[in-house]
Amino acid sequence: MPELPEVEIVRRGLQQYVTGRTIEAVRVLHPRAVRWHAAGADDFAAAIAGRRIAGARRRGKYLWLPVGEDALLAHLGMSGQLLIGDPGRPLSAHVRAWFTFTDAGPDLRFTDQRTFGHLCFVPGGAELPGTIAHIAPDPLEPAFDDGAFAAALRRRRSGIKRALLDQSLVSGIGNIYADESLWRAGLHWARRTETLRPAEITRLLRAVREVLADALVAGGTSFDSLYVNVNGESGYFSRRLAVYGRAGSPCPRCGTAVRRDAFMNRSAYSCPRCQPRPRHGCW
DNA sequence: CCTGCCGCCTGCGCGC
DNA sequence: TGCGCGCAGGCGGCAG
Repeated sequence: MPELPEVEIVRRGLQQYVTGRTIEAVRVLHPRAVRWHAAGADDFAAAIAGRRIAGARRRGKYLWLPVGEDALLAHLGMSGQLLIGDPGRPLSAHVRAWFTFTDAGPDLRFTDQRTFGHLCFVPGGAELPGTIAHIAPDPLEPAFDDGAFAAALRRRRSGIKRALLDQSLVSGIGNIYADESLWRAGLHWARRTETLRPAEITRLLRAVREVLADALVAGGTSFDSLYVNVNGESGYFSRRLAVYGRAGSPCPRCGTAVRRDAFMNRSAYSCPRCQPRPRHGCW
């Protein structure tokens, strides 16, 4: 469940259900799930067994469970789920790693259809795993520096949507929330970053924060059963999307038909009237 | 350095 | 009905 609101919902679920519990064992059911762990699946399992989970933390779309000084790091990729449930329930086809606990209570299953997600063990990573040190703070946390972000944007020479998706610049935003934020701010996805005026950047940051916060309150965005919390439940924000996935439908602000453009082998949705295309591709 | 493009995967819905 | 294609909430690595 890719973007910040969905990952944060999962983090809260983990915090509630696994904090203070001790992992008995992890069974790695697909080697790709631990491909970042250079020493292999057996070594990963040995490092995790017997460790007590101190909580659940997040940076951008990455999650980690501190265990002593170390961390169990997770990324959900495009289709990953972390599901808590009765250990006796059937093992579904896409479970990639299966954690059981010493208290014999609810287990934890990393489930991932497309296997873009992964888990790894990071020694000394409890505070912030070194492997994700390049990920910027997200716009909802106090550590996010608006001024530094604005300066970085104006130094950069690319389209604004590309920049919003760059997790080393600002984290937590993916394809859905980039489009929704740009729509709220009235900015076209191809607008050049170096031409953005300070007031436009301020407007964009406000839009990003509103969209992420609203989605969080709604429990995240789900179009299907792939994007669920640790109990397998879907959020409701898809009902409130203004442009994402709504090509041909009326813009909620002006009624103009939403358009879809090809963008980075994917899509960019926008309102042709509220978000006019920059002239000469640069303004 | 920086920016943009490609590949990694599975499954679904669509048109032929 | 079957098959191929395009598409899907992501990221790292690499070429230019």
